[in-house]
Amino acid sequence: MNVLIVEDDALHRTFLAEAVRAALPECGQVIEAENGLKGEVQARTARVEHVVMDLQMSERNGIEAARTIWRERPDTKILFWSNYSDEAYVRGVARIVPEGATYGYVLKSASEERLKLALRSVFVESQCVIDREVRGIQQKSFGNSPGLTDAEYEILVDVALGLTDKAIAKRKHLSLRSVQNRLQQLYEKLDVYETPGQGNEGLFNLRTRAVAVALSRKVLNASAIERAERDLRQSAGI
Amino acid sequence: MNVLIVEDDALHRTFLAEAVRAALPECGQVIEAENGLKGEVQARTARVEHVVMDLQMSERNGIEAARTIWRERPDTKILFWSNYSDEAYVRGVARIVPEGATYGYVLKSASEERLKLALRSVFVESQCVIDREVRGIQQKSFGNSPGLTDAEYEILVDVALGLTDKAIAKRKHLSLRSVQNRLQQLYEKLDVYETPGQGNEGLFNLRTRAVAVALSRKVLNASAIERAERDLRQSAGI
DNA sequence: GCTTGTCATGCGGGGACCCGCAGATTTTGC
DNA sequence: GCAAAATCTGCGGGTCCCCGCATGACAAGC
Repeated sequence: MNVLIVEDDALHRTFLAEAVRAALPECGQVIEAENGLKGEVQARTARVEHVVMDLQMSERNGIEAARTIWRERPDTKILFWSNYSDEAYVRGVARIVPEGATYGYVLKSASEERLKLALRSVFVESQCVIDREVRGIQQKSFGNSPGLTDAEYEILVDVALGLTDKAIAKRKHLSLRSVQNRLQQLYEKLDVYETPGQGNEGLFNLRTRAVAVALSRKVLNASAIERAERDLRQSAGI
Repeated sequence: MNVLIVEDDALHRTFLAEAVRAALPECGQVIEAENGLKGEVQARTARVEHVVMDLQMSERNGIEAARTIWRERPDTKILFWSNYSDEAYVRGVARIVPEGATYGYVLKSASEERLKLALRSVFVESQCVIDREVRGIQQKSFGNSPGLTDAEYEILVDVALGLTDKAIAKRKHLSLRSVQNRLQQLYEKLDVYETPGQGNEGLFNLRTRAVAVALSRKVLNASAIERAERDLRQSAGI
Protein backbone atom coordinates (compact mmCIF):
# COMPACT_ATOMS: atom_id res chain seq x y z
CA MET A 1 0.00 0.00 0.00
CA ASN A 2 1.65 3.21 -1.20
CA VAL A 3 0.53 6.63 -0.04
CA LEU A 4 0.85 9.91 -1.91
CA ILE A 5 1.04 13.17 -0.02
CA VAL A 6 0.17 16.35 -1.90
CA GLU A 7 0.94 19.43 0.19
CA ASP A 8 2.85 22.59 -0.60
CA ASP A 9 4.05 23.46 2.88
CA ALA A 10 7.31 21.66 3.64
CA LEU A 11 6.72 21.50 7.38
CA HIS A 12 3.27 20.04 6.99
CA ARG A 13 4.55 17.62 4.39
CA THR A 14 7.14 16.03 6.61
CA PHE A 15 4.71 16.03 9.50
CA LEU A 16 2.19 14.20 7.36
CA ALA A 17 4.76 11.69 6.16
CA GLU A 18 5.64 10.83 9.74
CA ALA A 19 2.01 10.59 10.74
CA VAL A 20 1.28 8.27 7.83
CA ARG A 21 4.18 5.99 8.66
CA ALA A 22 3.15 5.92 12.31
CA ALA A 23 -0.52 5.29 11.66
CA LEU A 24 -0.02 2.76 8.88
CA PRO A 25 3.07 0.70 9.73
CA GLU A 26 2.09 -1.78 7.05
CA CYS A 27 2.27 0.77 4.27
CA GLY A 28 4.94 0.71 1.59
CA GLN A 29 6.29 3.82 -0.06
CA VAL A 30 5.32 7.32 1.00
CA ILE A 31 5.55 9.64 -1.98
CA GLU A 32 5.45 13.41 -1.69
CA ALA A 33 4.34 16.09 -4.14
CA GLU A 34 4.51 19.82 -3.56
CA ASN A 35 1.59 20.98 -5.66
CA GLY A 36 -1.51 19.74 -7.38
CA LEU A 37 0.03 19.35 -10.79
CA LYS A 38 2.91 17.20 -9.60
CA GLY A 39 0.44 15.30 -7.46
CA GLU A 40 -1.60 14.33 -10.50
CA VAL A 41 1.49 13.12 -12.31
CA GLN A 42 2.70 11.11 -9.34
CA ALA A 43 -0.68 9.52 -8.86
CA ARG A 44 -0.65 8.46 -12.49
CA THR A 45 2.88 7.14 -12.76
CA ALA A 46 3.13 5.54 -9.33
CA ARG A 47 -0.38 4.11 -9.58
CA VAL A 48 -1.24 5.19 -6.06
CA GLU A 49 -4.60 4.38 -4.53
CA HIS A 50 -4.26 6.37 -1.32
CA VAL A 51 -3.81 10.13 -1.30
CA VAL A 52 -3.57 12.76 1.40
CA MET A 53 -4.44 16.05 -0.24
CA ASP A 54 -4.13 19.64 0.84
CA LEU A 55 -6.60 22.12 -0.56
CA GLN A 56 -5.34 25.61 -1.27
CA MET A 57 -2.14 25.18 -3.23
CA SER A 58 -0.75 27.35 -5.95
CA GLU A 59 -0.28 25.91 -9.43
CA ARG A 60 -3.30 23.66 -9.07
CA ASN A 61 -5.40 23.37 -5.99
CA GLY A 62 -6.50 20.23 -4.20
CA ILE A 63 -9.98 20.12 -5.59
CA GLU A 64 -8.86 20.25 -9.18
CA ALA A 65 -6.12 17.70 -8.58
CA ALA A 66 -8.56 15.37 -6.84
CA ARG A 67 -10.99 15.71 -9.70
CA THR A 68 -8.53 14.55 -12.31
CA ILE A 69 -7.20 11.78 -10.08
CA TRP A 70 -10.71 10.50 -9.49
CA ARG A 71 -11.51 10.80 -13.15
CA GLU A 72 -8.70 8.39 -13.92
CA ARG A 73 -9.29 6.01 -11.00
CA PRO A 74 -12.59 6.53 -9.20
CA ASP A 75 -11.65 3.99 -6.52
CA THR A 76 -8.78 6.13 -5.22
CA LYS A 77 -9.16 6.94 -1.53
CA ILE A 78 -8.48 10.56 -0.76
CA LEU A 79 -8.13 12.22 2.61
CA PHE A 80 -8.45 15.98 2.37
CA TRP A 81 -6.45 17.89 4.93
CA SER A 82 -7.19 21.56 5.03
CA ASN A 83 -6.73 24.67 7.08
CA TYR A 84 -10.24 25.89 6.70
CA SER A 85 -13.77 24.62 6.63
CA ASP A 86 -15.03 27.31 4.26
CA GLU A 87 -18.38 26.45 2.81
CA ALA A 88 -16.85 27.00 -0.59
CA TYR A 89 -14.30 24.24 -0.07
CA VAL A 90 -16.78 21.81 1.42
CA ARG A 91 -19.10 22.40 -1.48
CA GLY A 92 -16.27 22.09 -3.95
CA VAL A 93 -15.25 18.71 -2.57
CA ALA A 94 -18.79 17.40 -2.38
CA ARG A 95 -19.25 18.40 -5.99
CA ILE A 96 -16.46 16.21 -7.33
CA VAL A 97 -16.53 13.04 -5.25
CA PRO A 98 -17.62 10.17 -7.52
CA GLU A 99 -20.44 7.77 -6.72
CA GLY A 100 -19.43 5.45 -3.91
CA ALA A 101 -15.90 6.76 -3.54
CA THR A 102 -14.42 6.86 -0.05
CA TYR A 103 -12.87 10.04 1.21
CA GLY A 104 -12.25 12.05 4.34
CA TYR A 105 -12.00 15.69 5.36
CA VAL A 106 -9.88 16.59 8.36
CA LEU A 107 -8.88 20.05 9.52
CA LYS A 108 -5.26 20.91 10.17
CA SER A 109 -6.24 22.13 13.60
CA ALA A 110 -7.31 18.62 14.58
CA SER A 111 -5.17 16.63 16.98
CA GLU A 112 -2.57 14.21 15.70
CA GLU A 113 -4.67 11.42 17.16
CA ARG A 114 -7.65 12.40 15.08
CA LEU A 115 -5.52 12.57 11.96
CA LYS A 116 -4.09 9.09 12.47
CA LEU A 117 -7.52 7.70 13.18
CA ALA A 118 -8.83 9.22 10.00
CA LEU A 119 -5.92 7.81 8.03
CA ARG A 120 -6.71 4.28 9.21
CA SER A 121 -10.45 4.66 8.77
CA VAL A 122 -10.28 5.96 5.24
CA PHE A 123 -7.36 3.98 3.86
CA VAL A 124 -7.84 0.65 5.65
CA GLU A 125 -11.49 0.48 6.58
CA SER A 126 -12.72 2.36 3.50
CA GLN A 127 -14.89 4.52 5.68
CA CYS A 128 -15.77 8.11 5.02
CA VAL A 129 -14.59 10.42 7.78
CA ILE A 130 -15.76 14.00 7.93
CA ASP A 131 -14.51 16.31 10.62
CA ARG A 132 -17.20 17.39 13.06
CA GLU A 133 -16.86 21.05 12.17
CA VAL A 134 -16.95 20.38 8.45
CA ARG A 135 -19.99 18.23 9.02
CA GLY A 136 -21.74 21.27 10.44
CA ILE A 137 -21.00 23.30 7.34
CA GLN A 138 -22.18 20.49 5.13
CA GLN A 139 -25.54 20.24 6.83
CA LYS A 140 -26.05 23.96 6.84
CA SER A 141 -25.10 23.93 3.20
CA PHE A 142 -27.49 21.24 2.05
CA GLY A 143 -30.15 21.66 4.69
CA ASN A 144 -32.64 24.48 4.75
CA SER A 145 -31.16 26.85 7.29
CA PRO A 146 -29.52 30.08 6.05
CA GLY A 147 -27.64 27.96 3.53
CA LEU A 148 -28.05 28.34 -0.19
CA THR A 149 -29.74 26.05 -2.65
CA ASP A 150 -27.55 24.62 -5.37
CA ALA A 151 -29.47 26.76 -7.82
CA GLU A 152 -28.78 29.86 -5.79
CA TYR A 153 -25.15 28.92 -5.38
CA GLU A 154 -24.65 28.57 -9.10
CA ILE A 155 -26.22 31.94 -9.73
CA LEU A 156 -23.94 33.39 -7.08
CA VAL A 157 -20.86 31.99 -8.77
CA ASP A 158 -21.88 33.36 -12.14
CA VAL A 159 -22.55 36.77 -10.65
CA ALA A 160 -19.20 36.70 -8.88
CA LEU A 161 -17.54 35.98 -12.20
CA GLY A 162 -18.97 39.25 -13.42
CA LEU A 163 -21.48 37.86 -15.87
CA THR A 164 -24.54 39.78 -17.01
CA ASP A 165 -28.04 38.57 -16.22
CA LYS A 166 -28.51 37.92 -19.88
CA ALA A 167 -25.29 35.95 -20.16
CA ILE A 168 -26.24 33.84 -17.15
CA ALA A 169 -29.63 33.16 -18.66
CA LYS A 170 -28.01 31.88 -21.82
CA ARG A 171 -25.51 29.73 -19.94
CA LYS A 172 -28.11 28.21 -17.67
CA HIS A 173 -30.81 27.96 -20.33
CA LEU A 174 -33.24 30.09 -18.39
CA SER A 175 -35.22 33.17 -19.21
CA LEU A 176 -33.90 36.52 -18.15
CA ARG A 177 -36.64 36.90 -15.62
CA SER A 178 -35.92 33.59 -13.93
CA VAL A 179 -32.35 34.57 -13.40
CA GLN A 180 -33.49 37.77 -11.79
CA ASN A 181 -35.86 35.86 -9.56
CA ARG A 182 -33.11 33.63 -8.30
CA LEU A 183 -31.00 36.68 -7.73
CA GLN A 184 -33.65 38.13 -5.50
CA GLN A 185 -33.84 34.96 -3.45
CA LEU A 186 -30.09 35.15 -3.15
CA TYR A 187 -30.21 38.75 -1.98
CA GLU A 188 -32.68 37.87 0.73
CA LYS A 189 -30.71 34.91 2.00
CA LEU A 190 -27.54 36.94 2.11
CA ASP A 191 -29.18 39.83 4.00
CA VAL A 192 -28.06 42.31 1.41
CA TYR A 193 -30.79 44.74 2.37
CA GLU A 194 -29.43 45.76 5.74
CA THR A 195 -29.78 49.51 6.06
CA PRO A 196 -28.46 50.93 9.34
CA GLY A 197 -31.21 53.49 9.20
CA GLN A 198 -30.48 57.13 8.56
CA GLY A 199 -31.24 57.59 4.91
CA ASN A 200 -28.79 55.00 3.70
CA GLU A 201 -31.12 54.04 0.93
CA GLY A 202 -29.14 53.82 -2.27
CA LEU A 203 -26.05 52.77 -0.35
CA PHE A 204 -25.37 49.39 -1.88
CA ASN A 205 -25.14 47.97 -5.35
CA LEU A 206 -26.89 44.72 -4.51
CA ARG A 207 -25.08 42.68 -7.10
CA THR A 208 -21.55 43.42 -5.96
CA ARG A 209 -22.68 43.61 -2.35
CA ALA A 210 -23.88 40.03 -2.58
CA VAL A 211 -20.42 38.96 -3.67
CA ALA A 212 -18.81 40.84 -0.81
CA VAL A 213 -21.11 39.29 1.76
CA ALA A 214 -20.63 35.82 0.31
CA LEU A 215 -16.88 36.26 0.48
CA SER A 216 -16.81 37.40 4.06
CA ARG A 217 -19.15 34.60 5.07
CA LYS A 218 -16.86 32.14 3.30
CA VAL A 219 -19.70 30.92 1.14
CA LEU A 220 -17.44 31.85 -1.73
CA ASN A 221 -13.69 32.09 -1.87
CA ALA A 222 -11.13 33.15 -4.40
CA SER A 223 -10.25 29.64 -5.50
CA ALA A 224 -13.88 28.79 -6.20
CA ILE A 225 -14.06 31.84 -8.46
CA GLU A 226 -10.89 30.85 -10.24
CA ARG A 227 -12.21 27.38 -10.88
CA ALA A 228 -15.43 28.80 -12.26
CA GLU A 229 -13.44 31.16 -14.41
CA ARG A 230 -11.57 28.27 -16.00
CA ASP A 231 -14.81 26.42 -16.62
CA LEU A 232 -16.23 29.52 -18.22
CA ARG A 233 -13.31 29.99 -20.57
CA GLN A 234 -13.43 26.37 -21.55
CA SER A 235 -17.14 26.28 -22.30
CA ALA A 236 -17.26 29.68 -24.00
CA GLY A 237 -13.93 29.88 -25.78
CA ILE A 238 -13.87 26.21 -26.76
CA MET B 1 15.27 40.71 24.64
CA ASN B 2 11.94 38.91 24.54
CA VAL B 3 10.31 37.75 21.34
CA LEU B 4 6.61 37.26 20.68
CA ILE B 5 5.45 34.80 18.05
CA VAL B 6 1.95 35.24 16.67
CA GLU B 7 1.00 32.33 14.45
CA ASP B 8 -2.07 30.12 14.37
CA ASP B 9 -0.54 26.97 12.96
CA ALA B 10 0.95 24.85 15.75
CA LEU B 11 3.63 23.30 13.55
CA HIS B 12 4.82 26.61 12.27
CA ARG B 13 4.72 28.06 15.75
CA THR B 14 7.09 25.53 17.24
CA PHE B 15 9.29 25.73 14.18
CA LEU B 16 9.48 29.48 14.56
CA ALA B 17 10.24 29.25 18.26
CA GLU B 18 13.18 26.96 17.55
CA ALA B 19 14.42 29.17 14.74
CA VAL B 20 14.27 32.21 17.01
CA ARG B 21 16.20 30.51 19.77
CA ALA B 22 18.78 29.29 17.29
CA ALA B 23 19.20 32.60 15.51
CA LEU B 24 19.16 34.74 18.64
CA PRO B 25 20.93 32.79 21.40
CA GLU B 26 21.05 35.97 23.47
CA CYS B 27 17.31 36.38 23.58
CA GLY B 28 15.27 35.91 26.71
CA GLN B 29 11.72 34.63 26.74
CA VAL B 30 9.97 33.37 23.63
CA ILE B 31 6.26 33.94 23.99
CA GLU B 32 3.68 32.38 21.70
CA ALA B 33 0.19 33.51 20.72
CA GLU B 34 -2.19 31.61 18.49
CA ASN B 35 -4.12 34.47 16.95
CA GLY B 36 -4.01 38.19 16.44
CA LEU B 37 -6.18 39.09 19.39
CA LYS B 38 -4.10 37.14 21.89
CA GLY B 39 -1.02 38.52 20.21
CA GLU B 40 -2.12 42.08 20.92
CA VAL B 41 -2.77 41.27 24.55
CA GLN B 42 0.57 39.53 24.98
CA ALA B 43 2.43 42.39 23.34
CA ARG B 44 0.78 44.77 25.76
CA THR B 45 1.20 42.83 28.99
CA ALA B 46 4.64 41.38 28.33
CA ARG B 47 5.91 44.66 26.90
CA VAL B 48 7.55 42.93 23.97
CA GLU B 49 9.50 44.88 21.40
CA HIS B 50 10.16 42.09 18.93
CA VAL B 51 7.37 40.27 17.15
CA VAL B 52 7.20 37.58 14.50
CA MET B 53 3.76 37.85 12.93
CA ASP B 54 1.82 35.63 10.62
CA LEU B 55 -0.68 37.24 8.29
CA GLN B 56 -3.89 35.36 7.58
CA MET B 57 -5.21 34.26 10.94
CA SER B 58 -8.76 33.87 12.03
CA GLU B 59 -10.07 35.99 14.91
CA ARG B 60 -7.86 38.91 13.94
CA ASN B 61 -5.37 38.88 11.15
CA GLY B 62 -1.74 39.92 11.25
CA ILE B 63 -2.21 43.31 9.68
CA GLU B 64 -4.81 44.41 12.18
CA ALA B 65 -2.82 43.06 15.09
CA ALA B 66 0.31 44.81 13.86
CA ARG B 67 -1.58 48.04 13.49
CA THR B 68 -2.74 48.12 17.08
CA ILE B 69 0.65 46.98 18.37
CA TRP B 70 2.38 49.73 16.44
CA ARG B 71 -0.21 52.24 17.57
CA GLU B 72 0.75 51.52 21.17
CA ARG B 73 4.50 51.27 20.59
CA PRO B 74 5.68 52.52 17.22
CA ASP B 75 9.24 51.33 17.90
CA THR B 76 8.22 47.66 17.99
CA LYS B 77 10.13 45.59 15.44
CA ILE B 78 7.90 43.25 13.51
CA LEU B 79 8.90 40.48 11.13
CA PHE B 80 5.98 39.39 8.97
CA TRP B 81 6.08 35.76 7.97
CA SER B 82 3.51 34.82 5.41
CA ASN B 83 2.53 32.13 2.98
CA TYR B 84 1.75 34.48 0.15
CA SER B 85 3.02 37.61 -1.47
CA ASP B 86 -0.42 38.80 -2.62
CA GLU B 87 -0.40 42.40 -3.65
CA ALA B 88 -3.23 42.93 -1.21
CA TYR B 89 -1.13 41.84 1.74
CA VAL B 90 1.92 43.81 0.67
CA ARG B 91 -0.21 46.89 0.25
CA GLY B 92 -1.91 46.28 3.57
CA VAL B 93 1.39 46.08 5.42
CA ALA B 94 2.88 49.10 3.66
CA ARG B 95 -0.23 51.04 4.62
CA ILE B 96 0.19 50.58 8.36
CA VAL B 97 3.93 50.71 9.03
CA PRO B 98 4.64 53.89 11.02
CA GLU B 99 7.24 56.45 10.04
CA GLY B 100 10.72 55.06 10.59
CA ALA B 101 9.62 51.75 12.06
CA THR B 102 11.71 48.68 11.25
CA TYR B 103 10.05 45.60 9.90
CA GLY B 104 10.60 42.63 7.62
CA TYR B 105 8.57 40.48 5.27
CA VAL B 106 9.68 36.90 4.68
CA LEU B 107 7.80 34.17 2.87
CA LYS B 108 7.21 30.82 4.47
CA SER B 109 8.69 29.17 1.44
CA ALA B 110 12.06 30.78 2.18
CA SER B 111 14.89 28.65 3.50
CA GLU B 112 15.55 28.39 7.19
CA GLU B 113 18.80 30.23 6.60
CA ARG B 114 17.02 33.19 5.12
CA LEU B 115 14.57 33.26 8.01
CA LYS B 116 17.33 33.29 10.62
CA LEU B 117 19.20 35.96 8.75
CA ALA B 118 16.09 38.10 8.62
CA LEU B 119 15.52 37.59 12.34
CA ARG B 120 18.98 38.90 13.17
CA SER B 121 18.81 41.74 10.67
CA VAL B 122 15.48 43.06 11.85
CA PHE B 123 15.72 42.45 15.59
CA VAL B 124 19.41 43.11 16.21
CA GLU B 125 20.55 45.35 13.40
CA SER B 126 17.24 47.22 13.08
CA GLN B 127 17.33 46.78 9.37
CA CYS B 128 14.32 46.40 7.11
CA VAL B 129 14.35 43.11 5.24
CA ILE B 130 11.93 42.49 2.41
CA ASP B 131 11.89 39.19 0.62
CA ARG B 132 13.03 39.42 -3.00
CA GLU B 133 9.70 38.20 -4.35
CA VAL B 134 7.72 40.58 -2.17
CA ARG B 135 9.98 43.38 -3.32
CA GLY B 136 8.87 42.69 -6.87
CA ILE B 137 5.24 43.05 -5.93
CA GLN B 138 5.91 46.24 -4.06
CA GLN B 139 7.58 47.89 -7.03
CA LYS B 140 4.90 46.81 -9.41
CA SER B 141 2.39 48.11 -6.94
CA PHE B 142 3.86 51.58 -6.52
CA GLY B 143 5.50 51.91 -9.89
CA ASN B 144 3.65 52.60 -13.09
CA SER B 145 3.48 49.15 -14.66
CA PRO B 146 0.11 47.33 -14.64
CA GLY B 147 -0.17 48.28 -10.98
CA LEU B 148 -2.91 50.48 -9.60
CA THR B 149 -2.68 53.99 -8.24
CA ASP B 150 -3.70 54.45 -4.64
CA ALA B 151 -6.72 56.35 -5.87
CA GLU B 152 -7.70 53.49 -8.13
CA TYR B 153 -7.08 50.97 -5.40
CA GLU B 154 -9.38 52.77 -3.00
CA ILE B 155 -12.13 52.94 -5.59
CA LEU B 156 -11.64 49.25 -6.17
CA VAL B 157 -12.04 48.47 -2.50
CA ASP B 158 -15.21 50.51 -2.23
CA VAL B 159 -16.66 48.83 -5.28
CA ALA B 160 -15.75 45.43 -3.89
CA LEU B 161 -17.60 46.32 -0.71
CA GLY B 162 -20.70 46.72 -2.81
CA LEU B 163 -21.06 50.48 -2.51
CA THR B 164 -22.95 52.59 -5.00
CA ASP B 165 -21.21 55.20 -7.12
CA LYS B 166 -23.13 57.82 -5.22
CA ALA B 167 -22.15 56.40 -1.86
CA ILE B 168 -18.51 56.28 -2.88
CA ALA B 169 -18.70 59.90 -4.04
CA LYS B 170 -20.02 60.94 -0.66
CA ARG B 171 -17.39 58.94 1.23
CA LYS B 172 -14.53 60.24 -0.86
CA HIS B 173 -15.88 63.80 -1.20
CA LEU B 174 -15.97 63.66 -4.96
CA SER B 175 -18.59 64.30 -7.55
CA LEU B 176 -20.46 61.38 -9.00
CA ARG B 177 -18.78 61.85 -12.33
CA SER B 178 -15.27 61.74 -10.91
CA VAL B 179 -15.99 58.44 -9.27
CA GLN B 180 -17.15 57.08 -12.59
CA ASN B 181 -14.01 58.38 -14.27
CA ARG B 182 -11.78 56.58 -11.81
CA LEU B 183 -13.84 53.50 -12.36
CA GLN B 184 -13.13 53.64 -16.05
CA GLN B 185 -9.41 53.91 -15.47
CA LEU B 186 -9.73 50.90 -13.22
CA TYR B 187 -11.58 48.95 -15.86
CA GLU B 188 -8.88 49.65 -18.39
CA LYS B 189 -6.05 48.66 -16.09
CA LEU B 190 -7.78 45.46 -15.15
CA ASP B 191 -8.49 44.52 -18.77
CA VAL B 192 -12.15 44.14 -18.08
CA TYR B 193 -13.04 44.69 -21.69
CA GLU B 194 -11.65 41.46 -23.07
CA THR B 195 -14.15 40.09 -25.53
CA PRO B 196 -13.08 36.80 -27.15
CA GLY B 197 -14.87 37.95 -30.28
CA GLN B 198 -18.04 36.31 -31.43
CA GLY B 199 -20.79 38.63 -30.30
CA ASN B 200 -19.89 38.50 -26.63
CA GLU B 201 -20.89 42.09 -26.23
CA GLY B 202 -23.05 42.40 -23.16
CA LEU B 203 -21.28 39.48 -21.54
CA PHE B 204 -19.88 41.13 -18.45
CA ASN B 205 -21.16 43.42 -15.79
CA LEU B 206 -18.03 45.53 -15.61
CA ARG B 207 -18.41 46.40 -11.97
CA THR B 208 -18.54 42.89 -10.61
CA ARG B 209 -16.17 41.69 -13.28
CA ALA B 210 -13.56 44.10 -12.03
CA VAL B 211 -13.83 42.59 -8.58
CA ALA B 212 -13.47 39.08 -9.98
CA VAL B 213 -10.38 40.00 -11.96
CA ALA B 214 -8.84 41.81 -9.02
CA LEU B 215 -9.42 38.76 -6.84
CA SER B 216 -7.87 36.30 -9.23
CA ARG B 217 -4.89 38.59 -9.78
CA LYS B 218 -4.47 38.82 -6.00
CA VAL B 219 -4.74 42.59 -6.13
CA LEU B 220 -7.56 42.15 -3.68
CA ASN B 221 -8.20 39.35 -1.25
CA ALA B 222 -10.91 38.45 1.18
CA SER B 223 -9.17 39.80 4.24
CA ALA B 224 -8.63 43.19 2.63
CA ILE B 225 -12.36 43.35 1.99
CA GLU B 226 -13.14 42.39 5.56
CA ARG B 227 -10.88 45.10 6.87
CA ALA B 228 -12.52 47.66 4.63
CA GLU B 229 -15.90 46.46 5.80
CA ARG B 230 -15.00 47.11 9.41
CA ASP B 231 -13.70 50.55 8.54
CA LEU B 232 -16.93 51.28 6.72
CA ARG B 233 -19.11 50.23 9.63
CA GLN B 234 -17.06 52.29 12.00
CA SER B 235 -17.11 55.46 9.94
CA ALA B 236 -20.73 55.16 8.87
CA GLY B 237 -22.37 53.64 11.94
CA ILE B 238 -20.57 55.72 14.60
C1' DG C 1 -61.42 18.66 -6.64
C1' DC C 2 -59.62 22.51 -4.67
C1' DT C 3 -56.17 24.81 -2.41
C1' DT C 4 -51.62 25.94 -1.46
C1' DG C 5 -46.75 26.33 -2.59
C1' DT C 6 -42.94 26.55 -5.64
C1' DC C 7 -40.90 27.76 -9.90
C1' DA C 8 -40.41 29.78 -14.76
C1' DT C 9 -41.83 33.49 -17.56
C1' DG C 10 -43.59 38.10 -19.31
C1' DC C 11 -44.30 43.35 -18.93
C1' DG C 12 -43.20 47.87 -17.43
C1' DG C 13 -41.23 51.49 -14.83
C1' DG C 14 -37.86 53.83 -12.01
C1' DG C 15 -33.27 53.99 -10.93
C1' DA C 16 -28.31 52.96 -11.32
C1' DC C 17 -24.52 52.39 -14.35
C1' DC C 18 -21.43 53.10 -18.54
C1' DC C 19 -19.46 56.43 -21.42
C1' DG C 20 -18.58 60.17 -25.08
C1' DC C 21 -18.19 65.13 -25.23
C1' DA C 22 -16.64 69.51 -23.41
C1' DG C 23 -15.36 73.03 -20.20
C1' DA C 24 -12.92 74.18 -15.73
C1' DT C 25 -9.35 73.37 -12.38
C1' DT C 26 -5.15 71.55 -10.71
C1' DT C 27 -0.61 69.46 -11.28
C1' DT C 28 3.45 68.71 -13.71
C1' DG C 29 7.53 69.69 -16.55
C1' DC C 30 10.70 72.69 -18.64
C1' DG D 1 5.96 81.63 -15.99
C1' DC D 2 3.78 79.06 -19.53
C1' DA D 3 2.36 75.09 -21.87
C1' DA D 4 1.09 70.29 -21.48
C1' DA D 5 -0.97 66.75 -19.00
C1' DA D 6 -3.84 65.02 -15.68
C1' DT D 7 -7.97 65.47 -12.93
C1' DC D 8 -12.63 67.11 -11.61
C1' DT D 9 -17.17 68.28 -13.02
C1' DG D 10 -21.69 68.70 -15.70
C1' DC D 11 -24.89 67.01 -19.47
C1' DG D 12 -27.23 63.58 -22.10
C1' DG D 13 -28.39 59.32 -23.77
C1' DG D 14 -28.29 54.30 -24.18
C1' DT D 15 -28.14 50.08 -21.48
C1' DC D 16 -28.61 47.15 -17.71
C1' DC D 17 -30.43 46.10 -13.17
C1' DC D 18 -34.02 45.89 -9.41
C1' DC D 19 -38.53 44.75 -8.43
C1' DG D 20 -43.74 44.83 -8.17
C1' DC D 21 -47.55 42.80 -10.55
C1' DA D 22 -49.65 39.02 -13.12
C1' DT D 23 -49.92 34.40 -15.63
C1' DG D 24 -49.42 29.50 -16.25
C1' DA D 25 -47.27 24.71 -15.06
C1' DC D 26 -46.56 21.22 -11.82
C1' DA D 27 -46.53 18.79 -7.22
C1' DA D 28 -48.23 18.05 -2.45
C1' DG D 29 -51.91 17.88 0.93
C1' DC D 30 -56.59 18.62 3.09
